[in-house]
Order: sequence, then structure tokens, then C-alpha cells
Amino acid sequence: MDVNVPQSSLNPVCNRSHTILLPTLPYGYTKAMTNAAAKTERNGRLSAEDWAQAALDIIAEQGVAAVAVEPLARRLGVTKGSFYWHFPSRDALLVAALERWESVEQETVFGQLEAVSDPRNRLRALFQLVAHEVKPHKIYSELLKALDHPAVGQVIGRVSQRRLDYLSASFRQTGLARTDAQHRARLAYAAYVGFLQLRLQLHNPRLAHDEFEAYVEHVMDTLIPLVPAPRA
Amino acid sequence: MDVNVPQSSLNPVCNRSHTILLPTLPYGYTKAMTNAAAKTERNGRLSAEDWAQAALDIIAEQGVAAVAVEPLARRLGVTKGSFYWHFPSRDALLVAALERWESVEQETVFGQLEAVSDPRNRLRALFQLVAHEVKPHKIYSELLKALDHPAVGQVIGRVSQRRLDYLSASFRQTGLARTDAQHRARLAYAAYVGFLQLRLQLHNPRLAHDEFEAYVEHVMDTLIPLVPAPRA
DNA sequence: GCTGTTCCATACGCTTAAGTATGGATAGGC
DNA sequence: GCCTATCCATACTTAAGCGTATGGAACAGC
Repeated sequence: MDVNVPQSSLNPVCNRSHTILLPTLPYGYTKAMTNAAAKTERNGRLSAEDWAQAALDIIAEQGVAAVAVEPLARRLGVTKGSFYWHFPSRDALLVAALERWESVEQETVFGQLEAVSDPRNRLRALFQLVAHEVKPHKIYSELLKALDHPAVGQVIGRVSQRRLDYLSASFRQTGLARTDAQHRARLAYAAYVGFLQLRLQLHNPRLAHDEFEAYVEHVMDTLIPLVPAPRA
Repeated sequence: MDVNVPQSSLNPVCNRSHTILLPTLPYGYTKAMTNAAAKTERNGRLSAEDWAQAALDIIAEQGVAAVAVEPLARRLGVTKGSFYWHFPSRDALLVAALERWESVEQETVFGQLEAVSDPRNRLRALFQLVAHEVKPHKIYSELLKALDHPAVGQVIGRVSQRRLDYLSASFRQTGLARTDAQHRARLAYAAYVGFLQLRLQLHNPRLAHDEFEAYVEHVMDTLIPLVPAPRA
């Protein structure tokens, strides 16, 4: 019936290790990615982590809806017979991918800011970080679009709450009253989320570089309070 | 082969007029909706506008991806034989729905604010409007999630630009310099978009009413500039 | 070098949705 | 009352994608 030659007989290993290395790394998964790639380099087998990482790559590129078993299998150079050995269902893969993302999300965004002691400078550093590293927030942006899915909603809820708490604490340290700090944190975070949505596909005139820098400066000046009492 | 009784022989007209009236109106389409309902009441036929409106309803409820021909046909009490008489493809329906939305979007949000002359009060009224009427912005929020689709991107681009211009002009009238007004408009609009995303599914503790009002007040105090020179 | 576990290919059935073809129903003009 | 344009139902075909069943390849341990 099938006159096609099975592709595994054409290139047994090189194919999948090729397709796994091709896509640019979405972000801080370098360590885990190296492990996966090394594992894939050693032998042609895949692990559940490889599938979860591939799912995250697809999410970053095409959104949660694009996490489909057969396309992912093609991308990894295998068939879905492989997938259903590692996972019982497509939903289980999504959950695993979300867990993987949540576990490494912490240190990638907020971790490198703990060195800055002054809260105002820390907030400024955070704003600059967010403004210029778009790729890291691609997954988060796509997950926001898929909040309808219950598993996504739970993860996003936890992550957003942690980030809001972090922001709130930083604003509190700048001298704001507690409720003001909470409200300011909400406002800043909403601006962040909206920025993600509006930037990624709405950059038609593609905001000139200098103008964008001025915008970020304006945001920081507007949202980060001045010193409470200069104590001259 | 098919032992099922054709549903059209069960209730030839009542069915579709029933399903068309059941869903709560998403927002200001009452006039057009009444026309459609009346037309559907007169005879059992549908128009292209009925299909476009049904598509908008589905978008508001379940997002752009849920705009599918057969589910919509079931909802309207017809089969897809009807659809493909009015539209050549599913994509054409989407485009028609987007055009319909864009054409009525103007006056529903910004139209009722032209009475307020003072720019600060107008901005405050706008913020209050946006904060408390969530349903009208449901479609916009869903369209934001579907920016990948080119047709959606174009419409959202135009609408967002108009809104940004409106905001920018209002901020300009409060005394801000032109670039500051543009940046403030961007910031306010990003906060609006992020608010939409975070509110709809992220209201786990469901922000107490009073706390939410205080938040809105905080946002207005933060983003709306004070009078430039009180001229006492 | 044999065995059992691990991983994967192939082939299948099921479901949903897009689109096409064609004939039937209905309304309105005359 | 007939006739034509308008609107819709039915019955296909095609394409994806999820999930299952089963046999085969590859590797580890001994």
C-alpha cells in the first residue's frame, strides 16, 4: 500500500538531532536544553523533558493552540507512537510544559535583580529588563492568550501573583503606603501585560528606537515614586 | 442509512428564532440585533448580517478560534448549506464580523464622552467607563488574543491607533507636552489592555468591590496629571 | 548473545471542521 | 397561479488531529 520509504531508514539519528537544534533557544533553558541535546546526541531517543521543551518552543512561536501531538512529532523527527509512550494525552504534555516553565521562570526574570538594593533603582532595572528582553516574555504572553484553559489559568495565576507581590514589596520600599503600593503594582503589571500584547504584533510603524527609550523613561518616571523626603 | 429525523421538520421556524434570542446581547448592537431578530421573526431566513453578528457573539464568548461554520449553524438552527450561500469561506465571515464590529465600536466607547469638556474630567469619566463596563470590551479582549490572524491584526491596529490618538489628545489638553502626552497615552492604553487580560480570568480572590474602586482611583490619580497652574 | 525493558513505527478508528455539489423549499413579482 | 431569484438541507469529499493497538528496533544487564 504505502510506497513511501520509512524515513527512519533514511537517516536514523541525524534527522531529529538536526530539527531539535535548529530553532533558536527561546530563553533560559540553556542548561536543560544542553542536557536534552546531549541526550539526543548520544542516542536517538527522546525523554519526556524533550517533549515538554518542544511544547514550550511551539508555545513561544505559535501559541498554546499549536501544541499538537503530530506536528510536534514531525518537528522532533519521530512519530506520535513515541509521544504516547511518554504521555497519556496531549493535555498531560501541556501540564508538563507548564510545570517546566513555572519552575525556571523565577530566576530568569526577577532573580538577577536581587543585587540591586535601592528599591527605586531596582524597579528601574526591572523596567529596563522587561522593556528590552522581549523574547523571554514571549511564552508568558502566549499563555496569557490561553487563559481559558484551566491548567494555564492556574499557572498564570500563581506566577502573576508572585510577580505582583514582588512589585508590591518594591513599591512599598520606596515609601508608598501599603494599599498604594498594591495598587501601583497592579497598575505597573497591567501596563506590562498590555505592553506585551500591543508590542508583539502591533509594531506597525515599529516605534523608533529613541522614541521607545523615551517611552520607557516616561513610564518609569510616572510609575516609580520619587524619594519620599529628600532630607536635605 | 440515517435514521435521525431532520430537525427542520421538528420545528421549522421557532428553533432558530429561539436560539438567536437566547444569548445575552454582548453590547451595543441592540438596534441591528432588533432588526435581525425582527427579520428572523418575519420569516425563517437569515442574512449575512445575522451570521456576522452570531460570529461576534461567539467571539465574545469563546474567542476567535471558536468561529466555526458548523457550530454557528447549529446555534442559528440551520445547516452550513445556508452559510456557504452568504459567504464564500469561514475567513470571509470573520472579516465581515470584524468590519461590523469596527463600524459600531466608535460610538460605543468614546462617543458618549464628548459631552464632557474638561479634559481631566473626561479622562476620569473614560477610566470609570472602562473600569466598570467589562462586557463591551470582551470582544476587544478576545481580538487581542488573536492578533496572529492578519485580518484581526489590521482591525485592531486601526482601532488601537484611533484610541491612542484620542487618549493622546486628551492628555495633551491637560497640559502635557506632546511627547509626554503620547507616552502617557501609550502607558494608559497598555494598562487598559493588561487590565482586560488580567481581569477576565484572573479574578480568583475577586477583588472586593471597594478595593477595586480604590484601585481605579489610584490609577486615575497616577496617570491623569494635576492642573498645570491652579491660577489661584 | 540472550532477555527484558525502553522507546518508537505503523496502521487503524474516531471526531470535527472546511468546502463542494445538487436538489428542494420559500418568498415575491407578474 | 406560475416563475425566478433567494435561501437552505442533504450528502458527499478532504484534511487534521486525538487516541489505541500491536509489532519491531535498540539498549542495558547479566
